Amino acid sequence: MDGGVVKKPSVTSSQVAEHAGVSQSAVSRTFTPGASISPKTRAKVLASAKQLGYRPNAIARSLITSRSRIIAVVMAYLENLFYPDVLEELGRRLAAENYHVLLFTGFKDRDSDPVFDQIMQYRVDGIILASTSLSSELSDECTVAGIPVVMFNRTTERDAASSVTSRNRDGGKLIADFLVAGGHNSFGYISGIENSSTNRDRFAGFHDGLGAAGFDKIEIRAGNYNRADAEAAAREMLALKARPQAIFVANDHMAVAVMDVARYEFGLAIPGELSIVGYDDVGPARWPSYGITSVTQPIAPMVEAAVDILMDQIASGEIEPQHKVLTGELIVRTSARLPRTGIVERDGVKYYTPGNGR
Amino acid sequence: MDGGVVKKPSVTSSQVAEHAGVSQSAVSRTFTPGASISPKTRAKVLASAKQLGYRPNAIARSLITSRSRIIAVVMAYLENLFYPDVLEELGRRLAAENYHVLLFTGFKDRDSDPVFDQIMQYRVDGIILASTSLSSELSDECTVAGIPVVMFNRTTERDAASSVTSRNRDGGKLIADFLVAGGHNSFGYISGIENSSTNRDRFAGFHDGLGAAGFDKIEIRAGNYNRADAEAAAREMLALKARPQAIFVANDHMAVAVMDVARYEFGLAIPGELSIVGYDDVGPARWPSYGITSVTQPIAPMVEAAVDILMDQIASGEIEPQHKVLTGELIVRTSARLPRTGIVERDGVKYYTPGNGR
DNA sequence: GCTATTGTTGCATACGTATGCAAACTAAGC
DNA sequence: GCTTAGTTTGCATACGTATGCAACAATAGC
Repeated sequence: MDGGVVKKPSVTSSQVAEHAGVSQSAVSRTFTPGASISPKTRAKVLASAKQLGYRPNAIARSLITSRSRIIAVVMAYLENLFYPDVLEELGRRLAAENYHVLLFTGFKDRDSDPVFDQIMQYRVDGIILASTSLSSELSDECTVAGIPVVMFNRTTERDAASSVTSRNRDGGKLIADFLVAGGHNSFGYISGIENSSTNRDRFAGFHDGLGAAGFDKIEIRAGNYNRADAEAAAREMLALKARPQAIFVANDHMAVAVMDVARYEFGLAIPGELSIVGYDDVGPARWPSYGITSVTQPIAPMVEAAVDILMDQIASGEIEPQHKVLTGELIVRTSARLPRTGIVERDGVKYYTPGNGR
Repeated sequence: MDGGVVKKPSVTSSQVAEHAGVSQSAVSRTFTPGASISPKTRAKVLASAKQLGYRPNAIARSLITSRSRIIAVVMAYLENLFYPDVLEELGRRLAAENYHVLLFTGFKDRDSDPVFDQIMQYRVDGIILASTSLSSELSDECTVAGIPVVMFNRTTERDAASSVTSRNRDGGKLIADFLVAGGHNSFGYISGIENSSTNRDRFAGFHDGLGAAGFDKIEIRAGNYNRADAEAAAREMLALKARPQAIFVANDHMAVAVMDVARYEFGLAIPGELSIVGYDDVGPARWPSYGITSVTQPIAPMVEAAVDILMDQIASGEIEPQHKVLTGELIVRTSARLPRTGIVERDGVKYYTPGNGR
C-alpha cells in the first residue's frame, strides 16, 4: 500500500560500458552469443562486468526481443507423484534449452481464467497444460496470439493446441487382454475424471478388449483421480454381492487407495481374492507393499516430445498443432493374478506382451 | 539458430489509447489500481481494451517499476511428496498476493551456480530456497542486491537469509521420549543428508532425549533423504546381530522404504518386532499400509510464514533476516509400539503429548 | 459570477537492453 | 603505398509501460 523503501538499483550495461571505456552496445554484444565483438574488448567488458557484479537484465532483454524465454506450466494434482516427476523432467529439459518455468498450481479448477490472464500478461513463449482444463476458447486465444500450447497427458480434437499423450487406448486394451488371459471373468473399472481424455481412452480400450473376449459387463465407479473418491468408489464396488474378480483403476495414485481399502477394510488378499491393475507406473506402484501391475507412461520421452514441439513452434513461428503419441508397456508385478503365457523379463522387470494380434 | 518467422505482435496500450481516443497514460491508469482516472474514460478504455484483446505487458511494467512480481522457488527432491505439497500451497498463497512462481528444479545439486545466475537475471522480487544448498556467498550476494531470501525447512546461522523451519530438535526429542515410554531399549537412526539442518536438529533432539533416559548408544546409517540409500541403510541396520528395537528414520519418505525392507526382505512384523518412527507426516504415512507414527511439519503455516516474510521485506525494503520456527506434533499411528500413557485423541487422530516437563 | 479546490488528462521522459546503420579500423593483396 | 574486403565500434532508436508535472475541467463555496 504505502511506498516503502526503494529497491537497490542493479548495475546496468551502461555503467559497465563507462567503466570499461566502451559503448553500451559493446557490452550488449559481449553478452549476446554470435554478436560481432573483438576478443580484446570482450575481455575488457567481462572484466568490468565481473568487477561491478553486472548481470544482463532478462526483463529488459525480453522487452526488446519479445522473447521472454519463459514457459508457463499449468499443473494440478501434484499429490499424484506422476506430476512432480513430470515437473522435474520439464525443469531439466527446459533449463537445457535455456528456458524457464513459470509454474501455475494450487488453484481450484474453476479459477483457471485468472490464471490464463496472468499467463498472457507475462508474454510467455509457450504454455504446457498438464492435466488441467483450459477452456478451448482460451486455447484459441493463445493460438491467435501466436503462443504455442502443448497439452500434456491430455488431448482434444477440436481446438488448436498440440498434445503429447501415450497410447492410453492400447494400454486399456492390453490390460483387458492381460486380465482375461489371467482367467478372470468379472471386471470393474474405477474411473478418473469423467471427461478427461486419458480416462475416456483407457476405458475405451479396456471396454473393447473385454468385449472382444466376450465380456460386456463392467462395474463402473467414479474415482475422479483423487484418493478420497477412489476410496469411496472402492468401498462401493467391493461391497457388491457380485464383487468383480479384477479391477482396473484408471491410475496408480487411485490404485494405491483401492488396494488399501481392499486389504484393510475388506480383508481381501491381493491377488488371491482380487486383482488390481493400475496406470502410470508411478513411484508407489513399485514399492513392495503395493507392487502394482501397471501400464507405463514414458515420462522422459513424453517431456522431450513436449519440449521439442514448443522449441520447434517457437523457432518457426508456425503453430500447426502436432500430436505425439508415445507407447507404454504393461509392467507385471504382484497385484494381479498372472496369465500362463505372454510374460517376458528384461533387466529384472517383467512385461506382458501377448503373442496374439496387436 | 536461424531467424524464423517473427512473432505476432501483441496489442499495446498506445493502440488501445488511439482506439479509445485518449492518451496512453489514460490506458495505463485504467489498469493501475488507485490511479487517478474518471469512471467515464475508464469505461471507454476498458471497452476498447476488450475489443482489441489488450492485456498489460507485465514485462514492460516490470522494467518501469523494477518489481517483477516473480518469486524464484528453488526446489529439489520432488519425489518426496512433502515438497509438492509445499509447492502447491506456495502457488496458492503467492497467487493470492498477485505474485508468481518461477520454478527451478530438476538440476543436480552442484549445478546450482547457473541456477543462481538465471535467478538474478530475471530480477525476481524474492527467493525461496527449499531444501537445496545455495552457497552462502551467493546468498550474501542476494542480500547485497536487496533481494529477500527465505530458506524453507532449512536454516543456517552464519548468513543473511531468513528461514522458516519447524522445531526439529523438539520433534526429535519427542520421538525419543515416545520410544522410551514405549519400552524400547535399543535404537537406530537412519539419517538424512548429513549437513542439512533438519537432519542435525532432528538427530540432536533424538540423541539428547535418549541420553536423558540413560541410553547413549544409537546405531546410525546414512539414508541421505533418498529411497535407494535408505533401503541400503535399512538392510545394513536390520542385518546387525544386535538389531535395534526401534528406528527413527529422518523423514517419512525414507521411512516408507525402511518399512518395505523390514517387512519384505527381513520378514519383520511392525510394530511387533520393530518400531519405526518418521518425520513430516507426508501422504503415504497416512496410508493404512504404512500408518507411520510421525512428527508433523505444519505445511500451511510454514508456507504462510515464508510468504509473510517475503511480502514484508519486499514492502519495507529492509531485509533483516527473520527466523520463524513453528511447532509440529507427534501423530501416533501403527508403526511403533505404544506407550502406556500420554496419547490423546482429537478429531479421530491420536497425538503423543507426554505429561512430564518439556 | 468569481475564486478556490479537487479531480482528470496529456505530455514528456525513463526503465535497460538489442540492433540497423554508418563510420572507423584492420588485414590482405597488388 | 593504395585499394578492397572484412571486421569492429558507436550512435541512435525502439520495445511497452508508469509517472511527475503542468494544464485543464469540474465542482463547491461565497
